[in-house]
Amino acid sequence: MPETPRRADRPSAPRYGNRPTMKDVAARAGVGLKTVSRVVNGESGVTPETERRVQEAIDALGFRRNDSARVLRKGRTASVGLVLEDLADPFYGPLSRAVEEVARAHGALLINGSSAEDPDREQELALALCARRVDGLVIIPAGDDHRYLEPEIKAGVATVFVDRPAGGIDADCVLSDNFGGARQGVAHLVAHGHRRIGFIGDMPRIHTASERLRGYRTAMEDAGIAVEDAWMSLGATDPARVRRAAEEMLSGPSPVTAVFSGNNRVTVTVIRVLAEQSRRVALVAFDDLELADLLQPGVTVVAQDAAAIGRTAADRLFRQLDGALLLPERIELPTRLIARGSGELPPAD
Amino acid sequence: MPETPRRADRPSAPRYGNRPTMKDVAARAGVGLKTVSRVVNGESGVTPETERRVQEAIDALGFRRNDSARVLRKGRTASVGLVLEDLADPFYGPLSRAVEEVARAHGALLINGSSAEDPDREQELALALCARRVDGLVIIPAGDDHRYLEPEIKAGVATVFVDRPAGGIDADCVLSDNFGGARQGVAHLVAHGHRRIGFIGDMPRIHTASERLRGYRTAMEDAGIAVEDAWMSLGATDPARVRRAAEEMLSGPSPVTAVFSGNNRVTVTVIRVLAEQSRRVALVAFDDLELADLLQPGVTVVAQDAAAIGRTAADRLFRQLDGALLLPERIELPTRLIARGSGELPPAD
DNA sequence: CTGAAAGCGCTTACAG
DNA sequence: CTGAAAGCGCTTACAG
Repeated sequence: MPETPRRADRPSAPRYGNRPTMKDVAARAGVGLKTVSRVVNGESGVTPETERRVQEAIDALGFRRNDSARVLRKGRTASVGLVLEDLADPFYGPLSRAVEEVARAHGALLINGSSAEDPDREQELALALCARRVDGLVIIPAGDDHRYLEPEIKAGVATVFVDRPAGGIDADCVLSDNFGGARQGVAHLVAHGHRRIGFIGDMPRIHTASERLRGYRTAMEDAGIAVEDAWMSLGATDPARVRRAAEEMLSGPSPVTAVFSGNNRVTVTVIRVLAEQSRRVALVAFDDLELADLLQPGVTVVAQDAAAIGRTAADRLFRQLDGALLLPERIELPTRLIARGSGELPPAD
Repeated sequence: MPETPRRADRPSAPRYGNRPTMKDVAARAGVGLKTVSRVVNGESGVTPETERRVQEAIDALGFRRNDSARVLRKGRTASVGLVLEDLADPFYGPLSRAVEEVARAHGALLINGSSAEDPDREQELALALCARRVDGLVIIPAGDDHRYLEPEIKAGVATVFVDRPAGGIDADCVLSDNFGGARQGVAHLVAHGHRRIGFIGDMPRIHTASERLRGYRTAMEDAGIAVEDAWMSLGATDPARVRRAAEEMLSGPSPVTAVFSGNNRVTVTVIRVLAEQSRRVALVAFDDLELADLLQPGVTVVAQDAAAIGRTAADRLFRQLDGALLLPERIELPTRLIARGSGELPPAD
């Protein structure tokens, strides 16, 4: 029975949707496969004349080396993964860009993924990236159990955690001084005469949220102020929740005269609520905002340097990959208090 | 001569840095390679007992399928590339996230890259992504010649341009109505009594910049106003350049009474400069800003929906990949004028 | 239900 | 200076 002719019967013709390979180039140039490989990779040991012929075939065929195949053979993929919470959050843009730049300097591409603050999705993403055999992984954890990564790390995947430490495993992490920054910010409010100070933060299971709350508590304790439960609110950072929280601590029998906002998502809503109040309420916010200095009053913030965090994490990742067998380390980056007016308002009563 | 023993001599043991393969799993479970493949991919036709043995071997070895190898065989990589200007720019975060979400719905990962507004880097990035054999490419062009992509597109790489059209090739693109938006914004200023209106935009070779300038010119013409050269300034969006441009058109013999800002990078600097002026200068800005409504006065903007743009582009990309052989199309998304105060200020003279 | 062989497109280790 | 063979870790197309 005669075979049905297939498109594959024309092995050296570039078929639509099927890309030319080194084999096609070799056939057209009348040379061996290895010679094509030499030209494509700029290796020495090819006559100028041979090189010209190969190059001609490459151009005519529109050949581009398939890096997937290359990678399969070489072992390293020259790509790193970044799992973060939400690329649309202004904190992660600069962080991601910084990681990208370091990766680029090392010839690597960056695969981004958003966990949407969902631990399952974080795991799914991180493991999908491992299946793609990224050389390394920068993770902003959503979950608090990362033992699922143990086989991957043992297999050689470089890993650095950012913004929050890993759970259940020993790994590098790069953090801001959340505790110290919050403590300093709250102390700043105390220094300006406040005693009833509110704290609105993210969900308590998130490391940064709990650390910043701890900073708040410590600063209050330092000042000898007994904190009332009604002054603290942790939870989701959606506008509705934050608005409710702010309005509650601003009303009632002992309303706060100042608010410490736990992160940039919270801050945008708190600013809106404070603008609606009849009396002036002081504000210090964790995380800087682009137009914070142009508001009236300017927003006093405890700023983190997202780009520096990303850069530090990526540097560390490539140090791991370069074989500097470093012990896992916890790197804490300082925050910076920037006084702009809102944090220097005196108590309204 | 006896061979030197190598680590590879223990083929079924998971070596550090060398990951276990299906072959290792097969050996350990005492089954064939194809059976492992069946279990890993959840295919039918495996006895529960066999499946259990294979699963045990997988867990014991810490096996994870190498998707690079899989991809090489299957043809599609289930990944798409996104080349944008700068991930740290607040316009691109939501756009990128939207592309990611659509990709995720189609089971694909997203590789991000920043061109830094450099045409050479755009090309380098786009071609590197093609070498990785991404299935599709979303590109926010930095350059204006994209013929370098012709072989890739012919070879089947789906391609959608965003924010600016492709140059030299016929390809899908998704744009905002830059001309119409700018025209409407400037007309808004005219309607509030302004005649000397300045325009500060990005470099003229950038499509959005020239289109918005055209919208400005048309609105002025519509109003019968002769535009003076000194009222228009196009160039890099760094603060120093924008500040100089703004200060120049605000001084001199016929200073402008209103400014139309060409994009979000320009706007942040213009707001700063205007805040320093002794007289009130009206402002309408292309692109929304997070705290724009909280400034005093609120900033009137012509808003684009970055997420909708990203979503539309990604949808189109996957429609191409799904084989809907569509003709290249130019999709224009409407903008929205949001009046907040700064655009409704009357002329100061 | 199960598996051996061939092949995806490259690179590596050799040999000429 | 050049190239044939083997192999990276999977899947495909068959055969039993």
